[in-house]
Amino acid sequence: MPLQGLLGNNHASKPLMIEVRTQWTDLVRRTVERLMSEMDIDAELPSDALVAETPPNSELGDIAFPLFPLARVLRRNPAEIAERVAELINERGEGVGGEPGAGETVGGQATAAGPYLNIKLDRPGLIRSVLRGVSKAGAEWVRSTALGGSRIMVEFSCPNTNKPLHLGHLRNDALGESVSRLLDAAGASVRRVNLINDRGIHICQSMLAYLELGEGQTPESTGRKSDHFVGDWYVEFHKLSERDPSAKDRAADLLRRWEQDDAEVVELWKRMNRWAIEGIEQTYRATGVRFDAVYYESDTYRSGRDEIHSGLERGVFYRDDDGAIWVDLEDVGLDRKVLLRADGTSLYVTQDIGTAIARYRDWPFDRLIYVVASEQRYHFAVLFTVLGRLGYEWAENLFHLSYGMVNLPEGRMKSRQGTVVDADDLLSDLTGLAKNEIVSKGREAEVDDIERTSRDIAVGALHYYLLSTSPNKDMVFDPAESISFAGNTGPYVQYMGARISSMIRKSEGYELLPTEEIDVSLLSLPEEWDLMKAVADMPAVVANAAATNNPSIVVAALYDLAKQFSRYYHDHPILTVNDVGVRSARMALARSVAETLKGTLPLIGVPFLERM
RNA sequence: GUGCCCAUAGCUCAGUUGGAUAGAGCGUUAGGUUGCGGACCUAAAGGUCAGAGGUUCGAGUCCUCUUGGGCACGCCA
Repeated sequence: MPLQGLLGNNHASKPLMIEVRTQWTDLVRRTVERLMSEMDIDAELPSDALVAETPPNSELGDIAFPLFPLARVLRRNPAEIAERVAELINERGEGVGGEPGAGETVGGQATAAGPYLNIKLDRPGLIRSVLRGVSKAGAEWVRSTALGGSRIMVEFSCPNTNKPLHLGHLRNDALGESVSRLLDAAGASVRRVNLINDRGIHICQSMLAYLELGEGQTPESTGRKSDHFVGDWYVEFHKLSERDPSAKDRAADLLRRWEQDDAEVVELWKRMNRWAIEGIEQTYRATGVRFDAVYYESDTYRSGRDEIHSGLERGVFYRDDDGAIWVDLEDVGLDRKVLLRADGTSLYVTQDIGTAIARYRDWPFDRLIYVVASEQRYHFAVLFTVLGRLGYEWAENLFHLSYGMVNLPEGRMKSRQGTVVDADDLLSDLTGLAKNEIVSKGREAEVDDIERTSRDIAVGALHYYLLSTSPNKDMVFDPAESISFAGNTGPYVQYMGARISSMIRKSEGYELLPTEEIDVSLLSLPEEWDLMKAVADMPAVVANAAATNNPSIVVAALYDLAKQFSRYYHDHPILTVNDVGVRSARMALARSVAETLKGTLPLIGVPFLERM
């Protein structure tokens, strides 16, 4: 995955369709105001009176303004208003003037359709503008400056070092990585941060089992992936403590020795953590997840304490009889919370307070997004409120991107019942299925690296599936459905990219006109217009998804684009059409679709494939 | 008990800041392709948008209540 953010942004502008809509909205507003003054109506036009919508189909137009809200202000039937406004716009030939292209806008014609004022954009104008933009920027076409360089930190993943990643982490990682890439594509400056949960009693439990039963085995000696190796000992601990309840005490003893920096315990802890983290990092590499900074809880767990003490001195908190420090949040409906134990040791919130402050110091942000499961809503409500009361103004820029649980068709995953779906197992199953698919289609010779291609398809299928549901909703993960590569799936969209890539490779054998000689008026079919609009709109879709932290919008738009193209090239020849002018224009359209897919698929963690 | 989230086709999900006839995929049924890769394309059937009120010119979308489901409410993380 190229780090697009580092390649510079030679396509630095607002998304085209946002500009077009804004300018048309302004024109319609000015025209309505003119109409009002002609009618001697002295009233203010409410700012939300005009909203640009999309008509149900392109025959009606490309931008729609429902005029119902104007009826009251103008005391006229909205259909009459629509007629009159359309006339005024057309007779002046205002059409939001200017030469289309290069960040300029696109003209058009107004029509009244009942109470709706519809705008039919100048098709050759928009098409020319899009083709020019894509040929200049390539896949970077979908990038924009919509978020104007704001500094956004994204925290996600946050694994434990006592077990490997499972399906729930995969949703978290997919969301965190996708949101980061979307923000970057929309012009923000993004810093991805991870927080490794590498301390606590659960970590010591796997250590104890290994210590007592491990007999010096290692991941290397057993051939086990290193995070799974550690996870196995965590499972062993639970078996052990069932037959020997005192094992829990011995694990607690390990924790005490760890906190006292007992050299032997720390040594073991370091070794097992290294195994766990190395294994988890392998999974990150396989799924394309990466971080700019990694924080370790073992480093940060003490850092919140000073803040709590200083808050206590300032009277923000209070001390209980037994010495524990509390915050009273009942006035905002959040109850009372302990922030520091009586023995002075840190809690989860304590260290999150310290971590947030450290992060702001390390990299002052305009916004910090925590990608964490919805179970922790309460925790983050408390965290943000406490930071605000400590006087940190940036506390209001903290945002919990809360996502729903991943369930199986049978219900919730339960570790005790062994129904937890392991991330590596799932990936390798999917990869195997993708490989079978390639072999069964006899395409082994066509793809340069079958292992890599199979994995890219598997990762694509998985991420597409996980991101197609809105983040805040719980979702059902049906393994049988996720392995399907047909219909509304990642591989389907990848396939469209591969098909066009194949066409582009073959185009060398055909005569094609240079870009500047292409006659865009030859792209006159309705489906060509809809395709070009889908391409034109993608930067705005990306910007919108970034602004709302919702990759599922992009998933839907990609599927729509792929499906439209699939239908189009099924019904119409592109490379094989006889007329060189038509052929060139259609190939330019196909290329613009390919570049759009190439630029957008990675934003939802789906690799773009030239061949599959 | 209190608070938060969710409820759309048989199943899994979309549904633009409230706007024109509620859409996909899977599954079911019936079809298509002398072509640039069939991981394809077309069509049919399938809906009381959980229920009841309300706001509005207009509600799947906003408000209230009810029902059903999930989560949280630890000196765990």
